[in-house]
Amino acid sequence: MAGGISLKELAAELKLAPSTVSRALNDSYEISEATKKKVISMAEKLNYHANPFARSLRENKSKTIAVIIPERINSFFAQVVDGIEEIAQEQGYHLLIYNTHEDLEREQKIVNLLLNGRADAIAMSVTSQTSDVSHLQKLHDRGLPVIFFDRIRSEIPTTKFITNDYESAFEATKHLIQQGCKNITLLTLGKDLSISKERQRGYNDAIKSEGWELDPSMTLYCSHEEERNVELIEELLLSSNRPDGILASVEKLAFATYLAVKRTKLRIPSDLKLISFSNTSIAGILNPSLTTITQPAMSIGNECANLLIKKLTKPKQYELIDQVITIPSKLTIRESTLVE
Amino acid sequence: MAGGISLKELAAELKLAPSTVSRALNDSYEISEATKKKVISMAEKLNYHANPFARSLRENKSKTIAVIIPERINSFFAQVVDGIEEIAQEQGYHLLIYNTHEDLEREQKIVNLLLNGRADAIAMSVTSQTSDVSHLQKLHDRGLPVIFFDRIRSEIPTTKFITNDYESAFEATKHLIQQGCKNITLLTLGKDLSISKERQRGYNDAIKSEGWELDPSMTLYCSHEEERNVELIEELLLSSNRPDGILASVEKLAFATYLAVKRTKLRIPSDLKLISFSNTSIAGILNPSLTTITQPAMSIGNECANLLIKKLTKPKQYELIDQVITIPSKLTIRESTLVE
DNA sequence: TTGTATGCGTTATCAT
DNA sequence: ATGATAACGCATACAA
Repeated sequence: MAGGISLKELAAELKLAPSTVSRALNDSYEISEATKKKVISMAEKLNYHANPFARSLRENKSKTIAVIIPERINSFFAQVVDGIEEIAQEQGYHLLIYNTHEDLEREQKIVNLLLNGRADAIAMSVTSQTSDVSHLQKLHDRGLPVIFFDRIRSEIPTTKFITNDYESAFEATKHLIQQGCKNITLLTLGKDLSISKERQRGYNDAIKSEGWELDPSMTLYCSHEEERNVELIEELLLSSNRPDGILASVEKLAFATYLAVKRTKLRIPSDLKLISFSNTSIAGILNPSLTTITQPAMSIGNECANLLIKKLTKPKQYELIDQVITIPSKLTIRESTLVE
Repeated sequence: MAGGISLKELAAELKLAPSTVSRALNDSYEISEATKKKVISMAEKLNYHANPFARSLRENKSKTIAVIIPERINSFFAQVVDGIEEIAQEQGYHLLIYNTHEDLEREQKIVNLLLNGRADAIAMSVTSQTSDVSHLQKLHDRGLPVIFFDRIRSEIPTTKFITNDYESAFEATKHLIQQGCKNITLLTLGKDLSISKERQRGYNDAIKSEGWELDPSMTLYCSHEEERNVELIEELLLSSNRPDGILASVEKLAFATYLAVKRTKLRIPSDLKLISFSNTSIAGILNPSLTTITQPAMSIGNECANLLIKKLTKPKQYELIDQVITIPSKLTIRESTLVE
């Protein structure tokens, strides 16, 4: 459709062989400075742009990174994508985006699609439904560089970037305890996700470290539907054994909690203290402002892109070794956990 | 890197000619059902995936749409991208993302990059710095389908999707007036942006429709730096002629207003009523909850993708005619404009 | 219905 | 320092 001019046409215009022009444009040492100058200026004049597909076909690489995320772009994934995009653009890489919508089948389809080489590398965060990992295994077996972030699968021996979910959840729970909470509920999404497990473990250990008994009914499994979650939480808040502290393992559950609280007579933080994993920039203008554990989303994105590009550029020097790299989250205390 | 098997190898395995295999996989009418079945099953067995670059080179199309956005992915652009992604994935298209970071030079660079045919079509929202549109003109001249959304440039004769900025700003201002505001300030970003102009016009006309005098000092030009904006707004709120109503033309200026108000003794909505263009899902849990004009971001994304894909699929039937398509925004009244 | 040959636009190998 | 030629993997015009 676009149809600029080709290398051959440019060469004809210059009365040079295509190979010479190619070398000149690629700044080969075999070409004289004089012709290089001529070629480059003519290329600019005629607005020549190398056909990326011919080049990709020839060189067997695309200068493209694919990012697969599991849900609608929320503040966390938006920041990760921004972080990846920043580095990619800087390094002349292109960015493909795919959304699995928490659907394993879509994830498999997309992963299979990428097996054809459209992208040189992949950064992904898996679906909460991802039980079977054979599609991911295949990706890795084929030698396509893959990195996981946030929602990782340890079965695949590659580098993964996460935040310190365990420690953060531990710290968050301890913070609630320090602020006087005696009865803390964890709001979480699933049991399968790596991050859920780690956050649950952090919560569990914090409770146990007080010598308290761990009550399984104090972990509330929520869904992906907001209204349903609000109902669940409201029910929880109206129950006889209602919590005086809540740790929301993802942002949207904190928002659901605000909505649920609105439906009751309870007040944050006097009746209920709330802390949440969250990347929203407006935690500070919620009322009361929300104490958060902020994941270093932008940094995670940056690191993913940096490592992948290094691996692509210098495959011998950089290996995607099987390790989990942890970038710490940051606890920001605000009004929602204040002692009044 | 990835290196699956090629068509030729697949053909060899099947003891068929590559062309036959190609046709079978493309479901050509010339091929018998029997061989089609054989070919397809073998292709699956050997995990054959057509090389996208060879195909793109041959067919001169990439099944790829590029999206260019001007800033970090915020709730509006996230929703637009989600909307585009949804349709693209459904139709087997790939999505490239580029961020110009409000920088004209980057915009030019990216646009020039896309001149080489890497994407079949482009959906974009321009930079607030975009004064010179020659790079956009070139894109269009080359016949590359381009659509603008939200931040459009009317100089380029193509289809643009926006929301009813003028009417919404008018309605929003009228709403403030109905709620008793006598002194309304418009917070805006620039004077160059299409959307800013329209929203300003809507505000102006609403003020004038009351028979009031239009006071230029009641329009506050903000920056892209949050802290600076908070200071500007705080100053405004402490001035002798402070407003009793604010219309924020973009979300982040509403957030800045919340922060500025926090620093004063004023209260929303009793001392100051606030309404904002915004796509945040949490307008309802701000305190007080925020009256918003919600842009149909997801729909805008859907429409962009749909039209582009139609144009690509049936170029004769669908033209990107020079028109502006308006999808209305929705006013949702919440506490921040309540009469107490 | 299937096979053969060509070309898409590059880059790399081998000449000159 | 430059030119001729082949090859990347695919789809298609042409041949059988």
